[in-house]
Amino acid sequence: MADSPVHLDTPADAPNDGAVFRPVGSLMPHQELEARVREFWRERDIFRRSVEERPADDVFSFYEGPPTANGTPGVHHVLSRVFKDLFPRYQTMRGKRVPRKGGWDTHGLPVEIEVEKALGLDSKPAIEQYGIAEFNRHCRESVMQYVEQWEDMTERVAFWIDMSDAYRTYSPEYIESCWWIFKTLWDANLVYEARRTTPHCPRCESSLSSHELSLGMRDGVRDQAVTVRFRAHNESLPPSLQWSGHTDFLAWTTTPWTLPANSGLALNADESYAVVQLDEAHRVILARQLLDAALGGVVESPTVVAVVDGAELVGVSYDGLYEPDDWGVPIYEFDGARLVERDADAGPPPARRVAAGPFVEMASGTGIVHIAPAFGEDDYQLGRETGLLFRQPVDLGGRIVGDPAAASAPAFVGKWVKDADPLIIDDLDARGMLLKRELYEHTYPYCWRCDTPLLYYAKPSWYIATSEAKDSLVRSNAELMHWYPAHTGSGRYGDWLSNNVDWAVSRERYWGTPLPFWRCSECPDVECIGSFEELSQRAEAFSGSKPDLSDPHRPVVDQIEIACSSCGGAARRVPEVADAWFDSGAMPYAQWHYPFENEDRFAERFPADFICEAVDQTRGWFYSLHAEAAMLHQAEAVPEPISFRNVISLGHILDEAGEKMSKSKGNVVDPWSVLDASGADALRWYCYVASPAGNPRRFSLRLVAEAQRRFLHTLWNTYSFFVTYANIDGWRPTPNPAPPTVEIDRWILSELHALVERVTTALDAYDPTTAAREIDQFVDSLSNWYVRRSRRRFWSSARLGAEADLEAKHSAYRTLYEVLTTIARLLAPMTPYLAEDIWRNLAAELDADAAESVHLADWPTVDDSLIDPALNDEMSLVQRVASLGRSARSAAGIKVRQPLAAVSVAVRSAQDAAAVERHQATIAEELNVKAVSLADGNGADGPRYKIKPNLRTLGPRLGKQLPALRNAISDLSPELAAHIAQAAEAGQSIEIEGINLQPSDLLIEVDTDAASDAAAAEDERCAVRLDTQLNGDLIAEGQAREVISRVQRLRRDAGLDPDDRIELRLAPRTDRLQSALTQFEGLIAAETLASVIAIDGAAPVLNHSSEAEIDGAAVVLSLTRG
RNA sequence: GGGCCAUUAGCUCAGCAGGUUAGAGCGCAGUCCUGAUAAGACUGAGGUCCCUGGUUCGAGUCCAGGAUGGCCCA
Repeated sequence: MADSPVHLDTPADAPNDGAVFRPVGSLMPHQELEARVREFWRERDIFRRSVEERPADDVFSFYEGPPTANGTPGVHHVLSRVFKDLFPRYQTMRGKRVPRKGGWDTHGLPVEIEVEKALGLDSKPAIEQYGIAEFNRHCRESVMQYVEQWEDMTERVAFWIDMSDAYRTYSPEYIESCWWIFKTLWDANLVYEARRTTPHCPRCESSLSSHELSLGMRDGVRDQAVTVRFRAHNESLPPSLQWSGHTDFLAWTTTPWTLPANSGLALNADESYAVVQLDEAHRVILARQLLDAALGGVVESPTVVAVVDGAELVGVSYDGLYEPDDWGVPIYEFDGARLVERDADAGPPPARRVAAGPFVEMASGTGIVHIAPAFGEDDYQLGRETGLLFRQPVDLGGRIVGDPAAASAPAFVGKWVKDADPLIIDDLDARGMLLKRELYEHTYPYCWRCDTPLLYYAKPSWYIATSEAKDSLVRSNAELMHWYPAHTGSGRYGDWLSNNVDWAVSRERYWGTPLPFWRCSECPDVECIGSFEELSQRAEAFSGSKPDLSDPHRPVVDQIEIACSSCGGAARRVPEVADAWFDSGAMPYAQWHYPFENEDRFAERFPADFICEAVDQTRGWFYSLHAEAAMLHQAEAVPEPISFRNVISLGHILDEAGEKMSKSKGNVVDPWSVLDASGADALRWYCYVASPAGNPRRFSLRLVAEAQRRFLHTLWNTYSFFVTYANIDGWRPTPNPAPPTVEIDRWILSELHALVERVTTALDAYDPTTAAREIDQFVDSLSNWYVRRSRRRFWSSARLGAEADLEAKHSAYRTLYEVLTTIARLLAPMTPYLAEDIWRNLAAELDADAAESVHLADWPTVDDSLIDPALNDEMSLVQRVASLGRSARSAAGIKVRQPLAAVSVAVRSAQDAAAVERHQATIAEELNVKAVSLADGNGADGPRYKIKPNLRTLGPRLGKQLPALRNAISDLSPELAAHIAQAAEAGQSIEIEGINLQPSDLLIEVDTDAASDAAAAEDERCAVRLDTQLNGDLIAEGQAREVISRVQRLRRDAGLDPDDRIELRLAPRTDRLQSALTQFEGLIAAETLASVIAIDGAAPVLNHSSEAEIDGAAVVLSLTRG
């Protein structure tokens, strides 16, 4: 690789008494190593330099989605930080400057709830009584409560982010930028006030978020359900249904208290409705398929007098059950999304009518739904779309409004809605408008704080008109944003975007960005303020004194009055604060206090190149970022309609049982326990390698420990091996080494460069899992094939001294050095500690020209000339042959230590045959055989062939003829098969069953006897057969090897170093063993590093000894350091 | 109720464009190997590829419906 580190001169501070590399033990000391590396990063300011030493004009922009520090960090937080960290590190090594500004999310309801609990407050009135100023002061403290733990965790998992410069969403600067956004959108007419339906607690007098809603969902709630009658106007019915008696629509509801608000009935235009004769004067209408269910218990065997399509009933007018305007409830009309009070002088309101509601289902009820736009989202939408009247006879405290003393006021006026229910039911019953009452069991939301049943209630709210930018949102998502996984972008997010509705951004809460809208107390005018300066001037102009805006939160900001631009009246801020998601989406601007400051920074980093959060942010932060950019773009205030180009949406971390981790379930894994047990690198590695980023992943100490053992430990031992032997040999890297000629060295470098290419491609595609799995596989073959196959070269000086093949040995060192320093760089973004340790020890500490830290180094470049696909393929064949040979040995019950005379290998192509020939020596060594031959495939009567149709080519061509052909081919006689195989190999076309076949249409395999031969094994590419005949020499060598093995064990037990020389005495108890060992005396001496060897049945015993039995003959081994 | 995703060996996951005998790691059992390796090799047990239909010469893979789980939204 171009920037391979080299060592030229011995550095002045050469470590460890002349050892070239700092010694590395065989166990990875992750705790000590992390501490040491962290200290190095701190001391040498590596993070800052990794940013600043890259060109300022080539920025890769990363946005940090800020956490809230009002809880301790969990493993799921670690997960996202680990993924966030990877790509900035990678891009840095690719040469980009990647500034990483941290941030803290500080506003929002979860914070308020925590504080409410801590202060023992249980409602909004309680908070207001306690004091908003003091309440907000607690919120501000609460959100930074666990900052230290967050910072510790962040540093420990090596998430590099600049916390010293972190933005906080509660800061005045941040809030002012939010105001600028509101003002920009306001001026572009993209902000408006309207009503929407929210779950509302009448006791707390507050809306609940969906999150709170789910806290209080209660199953098995029993309510009174009633089926009531709405009297149709006879003349408005279709002519066929007009008659002399009454016709009533039946509607079913579990909330009788909403009936006074009725403004319409909805039915499904595509369904059939039945008209049922009750008695001579009364008919009712309901869905035909719900006849039995709805009338059961009241009308047995109903008489259906007509069936009509729902569509025919649309537009029929009817009488309401109550007229709340008679007792003082105002009537509103929809004006688009706004509600305008109906002029009382305009005459009586128009009659209620039946409308088509596609949401009306046939699952229960009567197929006709009572519509009260003041309650219920469907109701409200239908009202808006079809221009129904809006009646709101219930106040925010849940009481029926109106003057109980009014002449026409029913008995339930002034009552709490649940108390009104029985009064309404009795009243309707008395008036003959109640068909049926029953007890109904359903799931209903209660306030999680005070257990009050919630009301769905249409309330005024502020909106951003995101639906006006829908096309821009949809298009920019599809064209400008790259999602990983892709389906989240196109499916979960894309589908949802295409149904975009306006963003309700106001919250009736305390701890949040105050909405900068000032409403006149004397006229309907509302103005938006876009900066503190503007507010300050206007306030001063109005009151004569400058307001204190050092903390623009409630309640201070609520007190500031300005003059209404239209009428000059006193205007005060509306009471709401912004949805905390609005803050989060504002971070591209607000983190810089843009546009009041830092225009250059903003421009340079907008939009982000990369963001990453868990999938639950899809409609959270991902959307708020996108939506605000799109809206500002619509208002022509920013250059692009997106805030980020690439996004990884992470699956959740689940516990071992596949359940989401959550505090309430108590199954949260403490990140520190994992970090202590296995280390940050292991945790990180597991996150990347375990499953694709978008999938949920199961998590446990055990799984991380396995990743540590399997991958990190294997790599560590390779590293440790290299350092140990390089130090023994005093080997040091040399500059610009020539490419190796030794084949296995060429092979591992070829694999290495192919790896670099694949890993680069995967990371460019934001796919760390593929990258990690590639590296994992490479390290496995590095350790278990390259190093194992090469270790004799590394040992050679220890064993052979001056006779060593120095060139081959140095080639091995150079190659492994190259591999390890390259792997260190590939791993730097993933396992930054381990990568740093390897890099420091092998490169940086030796070479003044090498980057001081691996995180300052450049990403490896691919040298295509070193990639040799043919060689890679050959080596995988050799590995197969070795594997099959071992399998054959095991099947034959012959130990590997027993040499065999020969192995024969059958292959199916000339190239493979050549490969086997070229690698004979390797195969012989792997299998401990003396000779490797190629099987010519001939039995007594020539080679046998197995012929199979190539389905991939034949399938599309032959279709239904295929089965016949397959049968014909499998029935071929051996002679015919041989004939066809030979013809195919000669390139001739063949005809079978009248079908003309090209050679490529057939898969031809040479058949072997492998399956029936105990000493053979085969797979689809090759077959091996061992020659299991033993002769005296082979047996003797086997015995000698057995002894070598015992001696090595004895050396180890005696605590000798690998390169210690010994004096060895062998005392075999039989003459046959004595002569076998004598025959291989040289081999034994060489393998055990015995400078003196005596084989003598009567020799006295040395310091360390053991007894062994070889093929039934005893032998005493003894040795001493020599 | 809608949307997205998942469902393959006891566990964690692969399985590219539909193709002939569905794989890996861990775990388990056995055998072997070992002077880098708390490692490794080989073998074995363990699979109705969630179910039901359909398309196709051929479905783990494509389509439809359903089940279970996760997430998001109503």
